[in-house]
Amino acid sequence: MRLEKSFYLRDDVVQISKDLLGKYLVTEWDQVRTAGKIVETEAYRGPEDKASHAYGNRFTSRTKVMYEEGGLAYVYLCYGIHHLFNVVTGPKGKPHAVLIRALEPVESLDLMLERRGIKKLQPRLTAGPGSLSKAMGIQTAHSGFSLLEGDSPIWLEDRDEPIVPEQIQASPRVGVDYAEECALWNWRFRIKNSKWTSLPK
DNA sequence: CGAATGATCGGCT
DNA sequence: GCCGATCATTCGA
Repeated sequence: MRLEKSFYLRDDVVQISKDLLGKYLVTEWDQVRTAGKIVETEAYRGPEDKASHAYGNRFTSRTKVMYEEGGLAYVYLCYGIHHLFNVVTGPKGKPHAVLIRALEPVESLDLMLERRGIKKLQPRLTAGPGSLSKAMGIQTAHSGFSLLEGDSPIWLEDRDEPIVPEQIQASPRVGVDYAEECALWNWRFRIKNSKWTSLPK
């Protein structure tokens, strides 16, 4: 079933980041559905997190969706090439978000392969935030889309596959060395032994 | 208005 | 392992 609003509205984005492991990300553009199981995430805790786009409550046209009530998509372009998909969480006014970093492909693998221009199934299909967005057909134009409304083409599902704490491996986040002391926080979470994530630092 | 900068990826060595 | 791609966004002048 689709994750409910109450899941996103909690204030603890680190907990939500862990809870998202084992959930499913689904997109359905023009009746064509692709889905993947979330196996790697990173938490970005708004104002106090130097690695966040919303550090110090920075408010711009790009980051404004992070300040909305949880349950929206935040998508932005990185290195001019990659579309990175985040889930906005927390109550309105708290710019918290979770970056989805890797998926285990589950539905319509052929379409994902085609979107990525890859012939053979391999982890590189959906490992890495830019790669999974491409495989799922997610672009910056989808930033601000609701994950909750019934007619939304993108959402998250709970398929009743709980992840126990022993399966979760925490490590420092990727690519945020500039964030000083925040770069040391173990806010990257992955499912242990999953073939569909890259190795932790 | 111009310049710098990435929450990265994939190809090549 | 390293390196170049490639452009929206941001900030300062």
